[in-house]
Amino acid sequence: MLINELSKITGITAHTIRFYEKSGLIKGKRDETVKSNNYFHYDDETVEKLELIRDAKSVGFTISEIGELMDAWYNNKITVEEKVAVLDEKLISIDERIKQLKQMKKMISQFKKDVIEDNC
Amino acid sequence: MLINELSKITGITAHTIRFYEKSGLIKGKRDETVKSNNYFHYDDETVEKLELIRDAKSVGFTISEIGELMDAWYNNKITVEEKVAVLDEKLISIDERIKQLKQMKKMISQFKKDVIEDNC
DNA sequence: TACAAGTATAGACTATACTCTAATGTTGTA
DNA sequence: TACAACATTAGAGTATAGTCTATACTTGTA
Repeated sequence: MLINELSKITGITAHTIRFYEKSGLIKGKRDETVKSNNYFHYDDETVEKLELIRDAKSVGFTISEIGELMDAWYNNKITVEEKVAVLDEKLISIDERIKQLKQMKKMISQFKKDVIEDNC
Repeated sequence: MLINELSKITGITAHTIRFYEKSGLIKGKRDETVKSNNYFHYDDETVEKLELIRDAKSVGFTISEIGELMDAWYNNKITVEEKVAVLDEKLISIDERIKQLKQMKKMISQFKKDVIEDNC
């Protein structure tokens, strides 16, 4: 598929998709048999990748972290050990974030309690 | 205390503290009895606020969200209902983030399992 | 008193992650 | 065939959150 279809399927603008391509997160292929243009063609794996990018971004991963994560999953040039190491690192950072969020939740709940008790 | 002491206590640079002041997150007081300078003076509440800013930032809150949160806690110009509304909103967004993080954790765990099973 | 250290303000610079514009060329349909 | 819609690249612009520099004045200590 071409960029516009990819954009429609994922809900990510063509501009942003090109930005991700330049950032090395996804890679379109050019059809060598067609000489009249140099349009990029994308496959279903790219759709998957863009969905992963969106999910990972929503939990606070940066572009470069997402790059590492996708390399660990899609790139066959790195070893199993290296892949597992990257994935473990991400799992640890997620656990830390969950822990911090729970602390923040506790703090805000206490704020709320204090606000209600002091003023009613 | 002056900005340098505040910086030492909190571990936040004077530059960043001034940035937070310009952003409206904290507010120093000027000593009207001193005419020779216009140094800002900070109290313990500012130390508390800077610690809250650091914690809230670490879980992904933006400066403006932190501003709302601190208004709900420190500002007596808004009603109890408004404060509770802001705090509830933050609690909901934290729960959403935790939910998303748990999903991401599940996905990465599955990646890891697949990587190990397919390659060993 | 000299001078190092501290303070304030304005504004320039950086990094991340887009977002948009301009210029130019290609494709598909009335 | 005209022309709207789509594609590419380069590069400019935006927002967020700092980070740093320059300039100028003040304070504390040898």
